[in-house]
Amino acid sequence: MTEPLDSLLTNSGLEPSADLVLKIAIPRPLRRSFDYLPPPGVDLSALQMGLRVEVPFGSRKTVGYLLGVGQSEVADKALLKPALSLLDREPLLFSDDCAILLWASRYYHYPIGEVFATAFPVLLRQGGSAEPACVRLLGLTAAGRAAAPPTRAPRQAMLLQVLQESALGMATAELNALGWDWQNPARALIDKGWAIYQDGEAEAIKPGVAVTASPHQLNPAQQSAVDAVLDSLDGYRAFLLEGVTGSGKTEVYLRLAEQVLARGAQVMILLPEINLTPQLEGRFRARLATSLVVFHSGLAEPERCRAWLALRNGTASILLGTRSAVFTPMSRPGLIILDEEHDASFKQQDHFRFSARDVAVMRARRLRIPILMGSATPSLESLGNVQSGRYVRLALPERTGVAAPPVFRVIDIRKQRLNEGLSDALLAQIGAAMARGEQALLFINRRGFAPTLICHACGWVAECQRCDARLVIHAAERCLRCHHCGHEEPVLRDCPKCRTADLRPLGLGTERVEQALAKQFPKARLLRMDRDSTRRKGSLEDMLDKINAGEVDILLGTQMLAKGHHFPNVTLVGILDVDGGLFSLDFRAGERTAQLIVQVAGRAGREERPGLVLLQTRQPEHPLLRKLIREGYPAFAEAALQERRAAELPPYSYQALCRAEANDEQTPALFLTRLAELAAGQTEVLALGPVPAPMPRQAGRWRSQLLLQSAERKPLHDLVEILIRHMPQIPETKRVRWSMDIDPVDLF
DNA sequence: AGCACGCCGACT
DNA sequence: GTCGGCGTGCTC
Repeated sequence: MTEPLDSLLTNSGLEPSADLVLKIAIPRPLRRSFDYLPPPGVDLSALQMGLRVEVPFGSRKTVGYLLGVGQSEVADKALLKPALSLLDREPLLFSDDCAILLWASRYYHYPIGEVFATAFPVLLRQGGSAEPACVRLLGLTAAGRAAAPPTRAPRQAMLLQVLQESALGMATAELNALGWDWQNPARALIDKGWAIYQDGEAEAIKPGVAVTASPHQLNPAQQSAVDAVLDSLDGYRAFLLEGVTGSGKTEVYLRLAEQVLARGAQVMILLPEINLTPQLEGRFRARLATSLVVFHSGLAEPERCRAWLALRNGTASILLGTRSAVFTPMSRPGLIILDEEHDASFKQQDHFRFSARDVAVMRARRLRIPILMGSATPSLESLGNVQSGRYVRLALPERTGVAAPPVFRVIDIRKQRLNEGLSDALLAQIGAAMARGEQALLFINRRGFAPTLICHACGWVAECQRCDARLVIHAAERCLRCHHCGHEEPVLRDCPKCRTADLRPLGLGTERVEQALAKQFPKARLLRMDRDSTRRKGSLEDMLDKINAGEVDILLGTQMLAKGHHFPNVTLVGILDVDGGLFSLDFRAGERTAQLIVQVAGRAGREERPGLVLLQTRQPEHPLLRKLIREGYPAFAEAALQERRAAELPPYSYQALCRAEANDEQTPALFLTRLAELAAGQTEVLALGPVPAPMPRQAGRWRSQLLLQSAERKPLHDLVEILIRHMPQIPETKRVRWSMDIDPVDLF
């Protein structure tokens, strides 16, 4: 690979020379750049890195990214093709953004062209114009933005609401897509002075920064957190905001955003998943009447593109986005906020396996702005960074208002008779909560009816044909389903091995517990929340509304209950089985279980009523579990960090995981063995494996992996570089699909 | 990753 | 005699 930054610098100001070529990154898995002759009549000295260039590539054309201008290393200049056209007058990425992409490509060992491509929204990747489209946009005026929906004109109210949700106005085509008559209400809104038509220039609709007075005073801890960040707005610093659920992290974010906006700068806010955006979006919009855009995968492509460009061009001041938004260029960067910092969703799990959290930190450093990462249950990595002085810890120790912390009680279920996984003590507390008119929440980390279908006569178990996994019984859809490849088949009546008609469900899933609860509490209004029951778009929102309207007595579900949603009437939380998470091959299992327990527990007792958390376990004396229950998450984390240090595991060492898969069983292991042999030559990096993946066969393919670990980053990265460079010489490379995962969060 | 080129089985 | 299977090799 060439040195793009250097070549740009050395060649700027040079006389245009016939020898100079464009170094272009092509969005293909190719670990080098390609040289092109400049298109005719282009002033090379004015070209900057990041520029989108249309080039012929193979038999077709593609959008590439300019890395630099320089001397070509291709011997025969006649082989060079001219670039077709420059797609932008100036790069859409600023030089700091390009620097981050170059860093990310090196750090994650991922092809530069693909890294550049991921920074852009799909429309721009495909060569779409970045000029504001010349369309008619209906947008709100400042008055319209502040207006309350008219009660006597429901159509106008609807349109007003739709427009208030779209920061930059809506094109007529999008309005037509709503499927109802918007033209008449639009006329009415325009007559009221609330809305206007604009041609193209979405930027004309800029409400400016108006701040609604803060509803209440900050407590001292919040105030000092805000002050700490405000004190370093002029440079880079990474802050870890550790605050229990309900301690008012969002209020800290809001105050900081206010201040940054007041200085005329922009704020990027990153969240782990789409589900959490509407909630935070509502709070930001209510308080800061400024142009806020959202960016996540649930958005239509034109809207995403517009949001991206709005931040790029400075017409938006706040971006609220998920992982993929971390590369969005900012014209006036001021602050990055990253909420739920511990969440594994920030790590991309396929293709370009970057950590949005770590990229965000690097970006803040490069941009010389602060970054604030918040969590009630910080990752051990981030706590390690606090220990080493890389991050500054800010703590919000108390809940705001009168809410008391929840009380934990461990239920030892070893010698108990359980009713479909529910202990008598838990059932009694559910009944009591209902009698008081309060809500109960049950957490079961497995969806479906039961995870296993077993023959009572011969012990045969229903397994997936394509994976090393058991089929999960889904009672509602009357099917067996593989949660790893999606395979589905009807529930059998007779055992295929011994022909006995005595197949029984084994183990617990959300559906089964729901059924048991319905039998126990016939009058209770139950609501089940898992991936199956929220599949339909919008159903999650409907469910949350029902819960908060008090139309639910018992709420049960999986992980998704743990994430961010407020359930003010829940006073009882039951966690059915935490044992699964405590004993696992993955060294991070304990950390994740602890985070899950604390996050689920945080749903309880948010108002004046204190919460009770019942934890069913067969391991009541597990030391880390006891530490967590008795002394809280910080003490748990400290103990867990000591264990990590003793075992030389992250964050006290660094890892890279090479995965390989193929259609046959041997090739992946053979391929990884070749890599392990290459690694054996040096002492600083430990090569563990190859070992079969925890699920060796998935979707009909065989998977194996090689873990590389080192006390220092440098030798690890040098080795990874060497391994990738040698791969073309390994014959098995052609027959496997491989990936390199730097700082893996899941060891499978 | 695409996509072309290239050498061996079931169809008009 | 052809259409098409996916193995291998290249893309400035």
